[in-house]
Amino acid sequence: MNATKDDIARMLLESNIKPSYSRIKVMEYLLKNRNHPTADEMYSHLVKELPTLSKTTVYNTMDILIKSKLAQLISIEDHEARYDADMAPHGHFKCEECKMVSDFPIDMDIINSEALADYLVKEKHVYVKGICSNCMINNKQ
Amino acid sequence: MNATKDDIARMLLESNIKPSYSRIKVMEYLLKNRNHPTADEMYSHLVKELPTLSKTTVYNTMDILIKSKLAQLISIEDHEARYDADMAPHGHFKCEECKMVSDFPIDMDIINSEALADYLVKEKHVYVKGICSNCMINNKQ
DNA sequence: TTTAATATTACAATGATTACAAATATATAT
DNA sequence: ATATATATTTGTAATCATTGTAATATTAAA
Repeated sequence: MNATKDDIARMLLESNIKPSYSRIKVMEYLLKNRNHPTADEMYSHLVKELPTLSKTTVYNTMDILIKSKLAQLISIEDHEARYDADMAPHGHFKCEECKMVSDFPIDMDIINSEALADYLVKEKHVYVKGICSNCMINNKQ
Repeated sequence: MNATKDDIARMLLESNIKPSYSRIKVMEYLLKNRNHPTADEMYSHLVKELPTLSKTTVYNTMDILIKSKLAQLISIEDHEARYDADMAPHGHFKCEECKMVSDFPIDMDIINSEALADYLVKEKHVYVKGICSNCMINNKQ
């Protein structure tokens, strides 16, 4: 769970990605922050300790990580791409109140319609919108 | 299935939406074109017979329809909001090749994790990405 | 028909993302 | 170690979808 920079460099190399400093930092951020950050959130945090970082590099790096299946893109709302380094199957819940995106376990095998029989299925995504328990309690006051 | 303008006007009125000409045309388009159009696609087609239409009106109308549960927003890719007048539960498949979005049947009740027990669930979405059967055949040439 | 309320329009503003070319860094061969 | 080639990063500008706003038009009510 607590990957060192060396672990991350090895991880990238295994996917034939050159482990540059920026790429390691971006991947490290994504591994440590499981809150499905946007590109902008990643950039804002990382630029503090890596002042030369550009947002383009964040986007470039995420594209590379996604192509190599080291991360996934989650699209719940238009105009808000979020990233997730957890590649194990799971669903996403977005709270309409506090905007937080959380994970929940789900068996993706149940998503299997006969209508898709002749299709090549590459990715399955499940997302749920609503109000999280925290916000439910706060609303009642 | 083939709703007349009057049917649509009645439909809107039942949801307390004033059935203006633009709103009827937008709803009519969405009911007739089940291919999950973007706001831009709707605008481009409708402006031909309704030259004064503005894109803002399409967005405004869609916001109203969604709030009244007469349509839903589907978000598969970032930067591409699509709309669907089919409110019955179903999943969406997007072909990475031809970009077409199609429906497939799915029982949404299976999406029900204990982790969501204390949450207020308002919407459940399932989407799948891959290659459709048509494109699979074409690719083999 | 006049008035008031609501809807629509046109245009500007925003914000996320992408394109691109220059600059920098890294790796390879000599 | 130096020169060369290659890959990476950067900064800026361009693009594109969406939203905000104020003026105008339409509709509904009196």
